[in-house]
Amino acid sequence: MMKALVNKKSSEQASETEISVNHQKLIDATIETIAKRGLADTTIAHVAKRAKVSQGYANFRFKSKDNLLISSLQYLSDEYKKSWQKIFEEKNIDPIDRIIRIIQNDFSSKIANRNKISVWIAFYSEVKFRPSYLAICQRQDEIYSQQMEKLVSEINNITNQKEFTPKEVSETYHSMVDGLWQRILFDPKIYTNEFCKNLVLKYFKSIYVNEDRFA
Amino acid sequence: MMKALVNKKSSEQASETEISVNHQKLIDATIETIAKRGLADTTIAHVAKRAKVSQGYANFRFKSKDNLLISSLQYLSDEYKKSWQKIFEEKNIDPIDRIIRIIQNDFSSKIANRNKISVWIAFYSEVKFRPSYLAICQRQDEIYSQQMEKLVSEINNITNQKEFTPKEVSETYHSMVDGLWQRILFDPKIYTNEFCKNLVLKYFKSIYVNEDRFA
DNA sequence: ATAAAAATTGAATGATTATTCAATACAAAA
DNA sequence: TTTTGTATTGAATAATCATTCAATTTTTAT
Repeated sequence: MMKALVNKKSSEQASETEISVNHQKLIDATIETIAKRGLADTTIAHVAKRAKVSQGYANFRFKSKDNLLISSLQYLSDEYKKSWQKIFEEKNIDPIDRIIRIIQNDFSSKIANRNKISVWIAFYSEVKFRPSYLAICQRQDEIYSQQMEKLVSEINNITNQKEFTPKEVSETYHSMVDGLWQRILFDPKIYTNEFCKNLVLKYFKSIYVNEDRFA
Repeated sequence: MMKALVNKKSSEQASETEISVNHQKLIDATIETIAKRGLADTTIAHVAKRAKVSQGYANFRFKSKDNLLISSLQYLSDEYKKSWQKIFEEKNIDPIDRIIRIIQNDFSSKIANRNKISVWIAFYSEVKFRPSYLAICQRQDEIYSQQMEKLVSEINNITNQKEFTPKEVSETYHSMVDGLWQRILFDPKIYTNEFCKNLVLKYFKSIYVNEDRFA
């Protein structure tokens, strides 16, 4: 069978940043398997089958199951990061519009869907016992929080809001997002993405009373 | 060795509500083991050793590992429920004082500590794949939410607050609590119980602007 | 004290699963 | 085409673990 490398124009151009098709197929299959069966029931055999490679290959390619799981979490983290980085990097956009874009992103169906959330929570649940999981999650949180605080700070200036510090608003938002994601898992009938997004908007409305865009 | 039944005054008084010492010892050991090692690494052997009974007995007593885990989650759920039920049942207490008591309870060290939280999240992470876990979690949420909404409704009346519905406030609070518990796991240095409690109080301050008890 | 019943043990069993690796298929180079 | 190196397979291995159960200890009833 032929399983070629992608990006490989010629053998000399091979580099450590090069990713094989199978590499990505296995990461995708891992995330899908965790979403469908749960982390506890995710075996190399299931993942390999879903990725349509042999069980031995999956292990060979990632050296260990542990490593495959870490790579999958890293991928998920990068994917999420890209989606909000893009919004933070947009030019000529009003801070309030920007934060609304951030909220929309956090509750978009691409980000806040039951499959993705169940995978996140699966990893979260092991964070206390796996330093490598913790490191990935913490690194992500740190940058996100930093950017959020800066953004809230701008909004506070514009609106002349002094009662609530950027840190407070940012942390409250962040915890609401995490909490609401969790509840989407429990009861997606009630916690639709619309419902969650509006709840968050309403929170901002309570802080920035005169700003109609949060209504 | 003697392993006696507790509450057993005489053999005739035996009833299905009777709980043996070993039953509780095993549930405690299960929760401790999940807290110390994570759900993925919690084996009957570990639990039995911690409870100081034989491995065979642990299985015999609960019929299966699955059943032991479900019983442990139920116990955790009951324990939490008792702590807030007590507050909801207190008489002659002002609604605002009552909700402050609820907040204090949710971030008391007995409830919001890393061990308990890691166990909750371990179960949460499997909720999508285990209907029995889901049922326990949902049942708890339902009653809690119901009581919270009623309480917020009273507060809204007293304070003449019309902008935010009881459901909105209650859901926002609930998601904040879930989210903050999660973050206590990630970074207990930053997310101390005090910090979390104050963040929530500040949220209520943003809703009930003139109420100084939330300050 | 003795017998019967119940509780508890611990070793054996069988199932599951990550990991290894010799064998094979394939691609690139000559 | 032949050779050489790399990718991939799939079956074997070894470890882990829930579950079972015959044997033993402890409790209860007589």
